[in-house]
Amino acid sequence: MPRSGADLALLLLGGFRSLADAATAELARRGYEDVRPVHDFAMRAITAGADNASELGRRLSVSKQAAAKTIAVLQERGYVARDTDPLDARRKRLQVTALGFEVLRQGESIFDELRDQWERQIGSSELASLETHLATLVGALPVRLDAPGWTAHDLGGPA
Amino acid sequence: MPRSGADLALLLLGGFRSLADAATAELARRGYEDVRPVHDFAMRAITAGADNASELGRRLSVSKQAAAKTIAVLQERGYVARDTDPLDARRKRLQVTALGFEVLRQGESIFDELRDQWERQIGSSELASLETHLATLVGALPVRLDAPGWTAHDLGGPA
DNA sequence: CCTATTTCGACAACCTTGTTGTCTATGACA
DNA sequence: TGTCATAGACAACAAGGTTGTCGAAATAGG
Repeated sequence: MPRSGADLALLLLGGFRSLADAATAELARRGYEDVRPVHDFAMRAITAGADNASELGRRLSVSKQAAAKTIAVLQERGYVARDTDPLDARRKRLQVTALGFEVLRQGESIFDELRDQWERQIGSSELASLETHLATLVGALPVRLDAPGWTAHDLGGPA
Repeated sequence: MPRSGADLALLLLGGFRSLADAATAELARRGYEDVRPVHDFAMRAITAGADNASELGRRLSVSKQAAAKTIAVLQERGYVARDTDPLDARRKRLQVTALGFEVLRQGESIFDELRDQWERQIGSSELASLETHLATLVGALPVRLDAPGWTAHDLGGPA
């Protein structure tokens, strides 16, 4: 019976990790071994309009240098491509590749499946109400993934 | 209206960060500037019986070396003390100091206050049900704080 | 009783992800 | 045109974690 504030925090963290770890593991099982949540988030942001390193950094609440490092990894693995912006030669326009979209799509379906599992465990309306309440409490915060490691970390759990 | 699995994950993460960041900031405001959630968790584990580095590592699901580093920090700041075990000269027995307990106590009350705030926002029974459902879904996982940075990270937000 | 294995704690080397600071090129604007 | 802001690259460094190795101490077995 968790009723202390600290337990509540741990519960939330546990919930996230439980989903994220399962998703990462499943993604690896499907052949995308080096994809971490942080890569997914970055690609989403790029798709959503953050088409250069500085902007990506702002959206992810990290420095542009950190964003550039992430981009370098994504580019190296073929998930994003870059070319120079014809309108502003300082910029390198980012684009998610077909392979990148494939990862995004798979990730999405994996998360949806996990959510379905939860729905079956506690009931559809209960989960919906949990989400609604949480959304109320959390508000619209700008994700904040300034996590050295963490979301980008490898799993130790079950393959 | 978040209804995708990925949004649910983000919501949980956001909830945790929201609590953890607020607690860290408040702890800093009260004079404990260098305390991070990971330190709190470690002290709790020590109190709960993990009285040596190897054991602490096991409880926190990190290597004993990582645990030793955390202990070194806690010791340096006076939150834990060490002496040699009379029964096993390999061990250094860990003890949370009075100052450490003070931090623990303050942290607890801060988290409880945050939980009270949430309770006022969505209602007591709603929060209780949220916790119960979450506990069902997450189960009794062994915390897992193997987060390079993250819980130990500094805040960028409001002081 | 002596040896073999295990465990503890320490040290070193290294990885990952983040940060700041600096620099050059380019664009925006008065 | 001259000044200022911004993009991206590079370097140096911090925090936290990992593995590998090693000596010392405990424990198990013959």
